[in-house]
Amino acid sequence: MAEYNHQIIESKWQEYWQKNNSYKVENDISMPKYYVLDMFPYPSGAGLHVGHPLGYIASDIFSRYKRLKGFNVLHPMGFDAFGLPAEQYAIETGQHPAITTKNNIETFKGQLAKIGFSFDWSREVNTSKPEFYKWTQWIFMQLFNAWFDKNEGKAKSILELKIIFERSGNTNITAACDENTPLFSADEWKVLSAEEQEKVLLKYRLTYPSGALVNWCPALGTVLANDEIKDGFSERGGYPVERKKMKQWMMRTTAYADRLLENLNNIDWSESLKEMQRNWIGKSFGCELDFTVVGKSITLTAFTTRPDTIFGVTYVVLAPEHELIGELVTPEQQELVTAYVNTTKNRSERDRMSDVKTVSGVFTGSYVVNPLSGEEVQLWIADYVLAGYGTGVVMAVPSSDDRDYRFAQHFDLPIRCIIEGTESMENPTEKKDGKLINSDFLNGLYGEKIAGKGTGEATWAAIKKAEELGVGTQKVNYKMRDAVFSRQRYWGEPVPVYFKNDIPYLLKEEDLPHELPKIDEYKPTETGEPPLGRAKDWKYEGKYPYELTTMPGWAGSSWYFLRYMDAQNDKEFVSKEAADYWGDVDLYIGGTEHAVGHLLYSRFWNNVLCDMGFISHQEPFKKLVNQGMIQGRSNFIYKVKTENKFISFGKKDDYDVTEMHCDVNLVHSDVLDIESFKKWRPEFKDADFILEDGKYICGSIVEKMSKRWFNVVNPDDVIKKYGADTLRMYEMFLGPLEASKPWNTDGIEGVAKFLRRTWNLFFNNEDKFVVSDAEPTKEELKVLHQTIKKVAYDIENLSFNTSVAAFMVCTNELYKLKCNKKAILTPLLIILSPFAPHITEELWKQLGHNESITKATFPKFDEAYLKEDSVEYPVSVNGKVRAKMAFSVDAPKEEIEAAVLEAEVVQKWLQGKAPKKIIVVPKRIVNVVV
RNA sequence: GCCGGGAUGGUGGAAUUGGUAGACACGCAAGACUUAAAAUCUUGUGCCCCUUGGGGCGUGCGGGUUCAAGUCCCGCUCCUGGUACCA
Repeated sequence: MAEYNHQIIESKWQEYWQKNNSYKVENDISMPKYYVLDMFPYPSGAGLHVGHPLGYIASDIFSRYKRLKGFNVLHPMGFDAFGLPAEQYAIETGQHPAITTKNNIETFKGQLAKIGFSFDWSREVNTSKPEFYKWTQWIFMQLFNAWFDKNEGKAKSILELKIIFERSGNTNITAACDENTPLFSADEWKVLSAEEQEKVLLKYRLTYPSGALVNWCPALGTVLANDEIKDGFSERGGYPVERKKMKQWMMRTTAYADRLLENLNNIDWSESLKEMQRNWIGKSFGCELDFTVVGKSITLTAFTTRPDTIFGVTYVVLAPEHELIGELVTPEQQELVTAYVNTTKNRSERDRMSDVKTVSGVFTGSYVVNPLSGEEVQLWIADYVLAGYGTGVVMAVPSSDDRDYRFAQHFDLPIRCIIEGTESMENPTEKKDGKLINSDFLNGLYGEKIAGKGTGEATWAAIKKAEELGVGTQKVNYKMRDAVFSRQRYWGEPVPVYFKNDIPYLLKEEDLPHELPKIDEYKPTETGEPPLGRAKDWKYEGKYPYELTTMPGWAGSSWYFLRYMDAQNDKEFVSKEAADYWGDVDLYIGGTEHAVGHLLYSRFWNNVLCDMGFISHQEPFKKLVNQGMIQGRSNFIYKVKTENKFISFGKKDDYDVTEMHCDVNLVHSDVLDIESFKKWRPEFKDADFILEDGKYICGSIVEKMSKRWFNVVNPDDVIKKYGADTLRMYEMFLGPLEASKPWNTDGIEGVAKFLRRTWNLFFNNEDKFVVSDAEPTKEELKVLHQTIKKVAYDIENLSFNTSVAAFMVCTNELYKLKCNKKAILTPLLIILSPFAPHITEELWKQLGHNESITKATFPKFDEAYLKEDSVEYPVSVNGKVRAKMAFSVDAPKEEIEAAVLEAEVVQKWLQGKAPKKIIVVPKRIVNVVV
């Protein structure tokens, strides 16, 4: 019997595709390009579960569709292979992470192959291979050799900067650089020694070493970026993180803050994702104001977004970490302050965060002068002021800021209302904008945040005055900090740098790749150096020490998408021609977990590489779609506490039971397969069951897919039972790509049935492959063209669930019409092939085609077939449909109106009266208004 | 707290952007085939009233605009994602 046997078909075509390199892509500039990219996976030991391929299936369908539409489609896959799990495993077992990684990649590739993806494996990348990380190191060198010219808003070569320094010092440039860079003239520059010059240049380079405060995770033995920390714990592993001052490589991401923000307006990403990046960059406009300390020659500069509220300032607050605290505390307050600062220091990041409602602080004993009013106010220390944002000094306006208000109330500090109408209010901070009062020269002006909808007239007036008096300057502030680029780990790209007299120098380009040395153990050294400190005979020219940290996980992933364009090139990271041809990624599909990390850093690198002329697009990802998470659906069984007896869901309340997770693979539609269950664990072999309606019903819950909850579904099992084509279509049919949904196989039979029907369209009752050469009827052509139209429209809009539905309608129609005509089935197979490549390839072959269906052309849709002779109009009276009447397609409006008025049903509702209005809408509706 | 996204049958979800709500699928029910079951096929399936013909009500809740509202406007409720002493 010629039954649809997915196992035979799928292995046959997978082999064929591999043998014939069916999906190899050339950089063929004569063809229009289309670049479809998936976020490449970290090859974990656990392999794929059904959630992983969701985005890959979508991108694969889209790629196959674009190919049929005549595009040269780049659709590559690779592995983000540096990472913690392989290293942790190495620490425990001594096995080199490269081996673990290689094995895991094998598993992944095997699983991916079974789903029938059209990846061009000849372009595979692996970030942990020297051939790849050679170029990651090379890009690091370009960053080291670049500085950012703020005037022109772009990165330039450091050689150019040297020439400028020699000619005119640094007084005429505006560059992104270390805040404490002093001004110098050309003469002053020239007298500096080469080493001193190097030190100055480090303040300008786009990557530089710094002794900044970092997030140190003792358990992992490494530093972490802000986005690798959640609530004071490491994202991986959940270990506590503390602040520590360490020498680190940094990326001068802040130089690009404005560009990264601005460019968001030009790319097609979801609003929520752009918003996350905007918040992360956190641009705010305001000014810095100088508060001089009474009796001391110290000036404290505070950043504020509301300089218009300056006359409401009743005290000033310092962060507990502020450097000048020592000089600012009066002797009588010393003890209290020391105690307070120590308590804050000992509080973990997490405590400080979970405890935002508690007000704490201490008076320094000093007073500062309000620069615009001349008033003397108290200077306090409080941990609600963060050292890392702004200047670490806040001018407190308790009448219009909630935290300042709480603080002032708690410590009984004065509160002065400066917004009209707030004097009589219980809590003046409830009205933050309005006409200013008690504010000297600002009285009567409208006070508001300048980023708001108004003009910010009061803000501008206050800034102007402060600038005139020389006590303040307009200032833009960012939340975003420069990114920490060092990790004290082994399994990452070595930084291609050596040190001479503590000054970093790049290795020579020809020494790349700067390979990871062999080491005996993957742990830090006894002296606390990173694992690379264990490497023997690893010194630059036998003299100078190498940098011992490695690059973070996001280094390789910040540019891998460029490597795919020219993956085999051993002369360049990507040739200019390949980069120009493939340009940017047209469609990028991946999870939302990389919203700020990977997606921000890759934008940064890409922008820099563009400025330096290596590539031609500032932004790497034109359109980005976040696929939803596939959650697990766990099942529960209910065991009687004292017996080996299980109670069905509906009866469990009558017994004293314990809820237990049960392997979802033993449950179908919440009904437990008791025989399989007994075999699951030896202790259940003789268990008793209390059933309902003869079945054991399980409870269920939606939660993360995890081995722990026995709710992991392996795609291999689904493929074995139903086939890859069914899995592909079912994952798409489950719902919109962007929605999160629980995995649930309840509906998979429907999709499987659909593919069997498709198969059966080509086989007659005797199971013989039969297609007819007869001319298709009008009706059949209509079904076909409806499907072409709908499916093409839906794929373009990434609405895969509705396109699957369109196929089902089509197949059902053709089935009813008993249509086996070649003229209909041939185009149908082509439009179906992106979804179900194996079965369509097989049937295509049966139809007698020599070339693979992937080389076919997507059929053209012809509106003419959809035109109808007559149109059925619903006729409604006062909005309610009362009748349906058919008219010829080109019937004039008047004719329709007249016929409707004569119709009995309508007359009944009109009761002889004339209608007020008749509306005939071309979209097929007639509404009579009484 | 702030910023996104959302709420439609027993279930997952459609609705060409203001034009016959519930496509498609699951589930359920009835029937055909079968000794029986599975598979397959056919039919029905938003809720309520009615013997039928038919009628009424329906897209989280309350208002509004419109000949016409799931869709637009105003005011709530609940869910979900992100984010947070950011001055």
